[in-house]
Amino acid sequence: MLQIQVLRQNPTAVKEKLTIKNYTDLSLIDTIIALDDERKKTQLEFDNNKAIVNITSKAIGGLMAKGQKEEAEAKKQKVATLKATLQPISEKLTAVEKQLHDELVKLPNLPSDLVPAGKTPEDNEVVREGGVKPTLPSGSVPHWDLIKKYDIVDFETGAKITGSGFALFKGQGAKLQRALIQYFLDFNAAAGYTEFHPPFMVNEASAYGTGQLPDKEGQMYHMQEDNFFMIPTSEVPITNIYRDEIVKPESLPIKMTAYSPCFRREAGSFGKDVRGLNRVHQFEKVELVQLTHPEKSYEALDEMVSHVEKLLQSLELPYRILRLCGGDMSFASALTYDFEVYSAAQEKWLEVSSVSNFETFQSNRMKIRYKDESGKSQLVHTLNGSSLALPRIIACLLENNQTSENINLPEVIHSYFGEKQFTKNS
RNA sequence: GGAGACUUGUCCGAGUGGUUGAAGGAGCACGCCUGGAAAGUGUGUAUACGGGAAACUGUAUCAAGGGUUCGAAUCCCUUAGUCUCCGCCA
Repeated sequence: MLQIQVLRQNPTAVKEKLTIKNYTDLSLIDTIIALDDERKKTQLEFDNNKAIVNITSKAIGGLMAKGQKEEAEAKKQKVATLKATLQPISEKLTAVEKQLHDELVKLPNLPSDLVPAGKTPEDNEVVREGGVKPTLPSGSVPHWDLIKKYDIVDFETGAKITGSGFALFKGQGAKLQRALIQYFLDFNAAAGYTEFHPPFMVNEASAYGTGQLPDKEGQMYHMQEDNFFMIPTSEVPITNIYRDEIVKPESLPIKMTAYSPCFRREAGSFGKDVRGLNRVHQFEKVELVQLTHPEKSYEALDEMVSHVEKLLQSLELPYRILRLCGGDMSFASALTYDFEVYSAAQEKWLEVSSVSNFETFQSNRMKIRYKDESGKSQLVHTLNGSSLALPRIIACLLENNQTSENINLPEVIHSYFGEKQFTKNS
């Protein structure tokens, strides 16, 4: 949620920035400022009236103590009258505050100056590419054929157990996934991220805090009985650890990592893009989250990008880093870098990580603050990124490393997996 | 799931209707004291939103929400959480 002060200070700049993000309902800015004016006016009216009520009530207390009953009764009458006039003002204040809040949460975050204009994924900027695209031997096939050949992921049985889009990992497939998770977590811990294992369901306040509600309600699985949401990413529980907290400035940056399954309804997805492991309703992911001092957040973003890049390099996968254009960025983000790995058999790029700076958009909702030098509380900046999403990494590892006899695995994973390659019938 | 106890500021803890935003202590900050430190001592030490050039000041907040009352941290209701006992259980 944007801070109302930002809108008030420079509405024109806010409108310009929102335009970069392809947000068109610019008149909402004026509406919000008008609502805030109304709020201030109403609050002043309410406060002034309430002050008189409070003073009078205290006076009654004094009169009662002295036994001046009649005077007290007279004042009681006066307060009753005042309260009658206060009632509609109070109701109006509540209504205006709610309306103001409801409108304010509709606004997406402002893009940083680095964000390129653009509407579609084609407008994203390629920052750099790395790794080498492999030349596959003839007879190479996409991962959805490889998983059958090596009997490591079973979608039919997953569909039987739960539904379409739920993968059942098996044997070497299950073990590879576990090995990768372990490796990713160790890699992150070595870079100073504290490991967490969070709850996989969250309450409404947490889902609201990171911006999933009210914007992306349909994306999450909802447990009606308890009003819990299955997490779409561990960013949600992890960032919410610090909801409503004032942290010590010297504790910043706070660096956290967590593995979790991620649950996404992906309503409306279909076709070739969702084949095999490309898009599933439950996938495993290791996440990074940072809370930083506002002046250090872009430094932290660069550090996270470089961290994820090193991780991909260690897996020997061809990758590229994109700076997302305004139109392709998420609602809450100020600047996002996407990482894609090249799937050699599908001959396409697959997104495996998204690293974003949210600035104060999330911390304003969650009220995560620190005290600055003058003792004033300030909002921290929040950032997060995947390191990494498992299914597509596995898809690429399988496809890019296939030979006619087996599938070779990158060296870093050998000790975690216990073998150097996938073999048939083992 | 059943029964009971509880939830106060950074922390501990007082407070059962009337100047209580909240005693007292600890912690922390600054000062005094000291050769330096400890001890001692003085002062200060919540958040949000308003008004004001500022000094300062108004309102709200004692888990959350609602109610009773002229007045609620204190009484009532609902919800959440913590603890104890029972039940169930990996």
